[in-house]
Amino acid sequence: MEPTILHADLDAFYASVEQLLDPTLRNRPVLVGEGVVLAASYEARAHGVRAPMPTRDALKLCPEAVVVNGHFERYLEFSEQVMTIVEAASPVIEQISIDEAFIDVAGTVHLLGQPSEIAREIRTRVREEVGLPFSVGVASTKFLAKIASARAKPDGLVVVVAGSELEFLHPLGVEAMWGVGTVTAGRLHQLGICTIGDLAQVPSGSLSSTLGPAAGRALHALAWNRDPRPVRSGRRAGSVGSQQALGRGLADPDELAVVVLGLADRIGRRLRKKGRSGTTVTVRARFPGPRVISRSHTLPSPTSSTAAIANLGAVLLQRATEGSAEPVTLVGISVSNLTTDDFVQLELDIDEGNVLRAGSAMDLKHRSLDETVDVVRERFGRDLLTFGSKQKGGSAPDSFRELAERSS
DNA sequence: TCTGGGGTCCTAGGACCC
DNA sequence: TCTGGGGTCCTAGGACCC
Repeated sequence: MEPTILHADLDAFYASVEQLLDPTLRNRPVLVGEGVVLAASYEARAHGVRAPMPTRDALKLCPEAVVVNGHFERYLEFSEQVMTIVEAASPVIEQISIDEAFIDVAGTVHLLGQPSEIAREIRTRVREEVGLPFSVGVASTKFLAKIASARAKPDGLVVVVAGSELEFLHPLGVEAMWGVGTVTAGRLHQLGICTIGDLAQVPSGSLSSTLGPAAGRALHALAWNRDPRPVRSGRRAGSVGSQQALGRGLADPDELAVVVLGLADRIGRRLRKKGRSGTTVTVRARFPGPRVISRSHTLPSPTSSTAAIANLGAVLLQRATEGSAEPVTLVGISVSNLTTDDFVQLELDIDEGNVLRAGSAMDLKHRSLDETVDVVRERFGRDLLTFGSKQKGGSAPDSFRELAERSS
């Protein structure tokens, strides 16, 4: 029986799309990104170019490279085409970024054949129908499938068969592990731990003292390919944010206010398009150094309003920058604690729990609050999320809490 | 001499409640 | 009145991933 978890990953995705769209770029080194390399084609990687690297450094390594600015909307279109093909293999899919996804084919092997056959079929279809190179790893855990797909690149397939997992895993450097970056790798090296096999020999307790309890336990388990995380379909983003680098930096409050408004507008649009709202607004400011300061605030009820995000963002940015004479080199805003807007928002006049006037032309007069909730549910198939009582000063937040308790 | 924009997850202290 | 434990939420910071 073959393992059933696939990790599928488009190779040098942005650069491959550019080569597909413009045939004159094929077989040539291509860099996507004018300031920083977001993606480098394999022809460019052969010269040592890696993402993310300042584009001018990349051009020193590879002067003949063609630099293009990204076409992000096209990337999304290609991503969707590929994911549609992948969905034919199994409904259990977890897309983790624009160019990669986990697929559990345990439920479809009886229809479609062995996992390695399914992986070959997906690769062939993506190659023929979309025209992009695609690598797939097949293994018994998400962790190992991800490492396998990295070993499969470019444009390959690696299956880690049952029983050979540790043989495959232990000779690899700790940097190959998902979750080990430069800082953690540096700490491990100081402990004399270089390979995943070395890591496996260290008791998890002594890892925890340097890396923290969660990271220590997780790394030790992963070194033995113990990874219970299932492939989870239908996961939704937990936050929506936007950020902007400001070159040498801005100090003028008016100019910063313009940046904040632009970011809030982008976030507000995206939230509303997704039909989502959030309660926590976080502002991040970077200073030369690089020093990063964040300030956040949680609202009593969720919002997707550009104005609300911008106003709160401006206050938080001021708090983040006060007492600092340095210019701000990056501003980021994000909205988290997201909820889905599958609710009806109504303004009602309420007196002692009875509705005196409804904010829309609905027949809600003289009903109790509980009845109102039922009527709204019946008519819209959704819950009443917020309401205000004008007579009592209209404190929607308090009412919201009360109603949230009732309807849950 | 840091250089992008989009995210996730973990930690740790404090407030607050039971 | 004092002491303790457990749980949740908020805030700030940091590491990591593509």
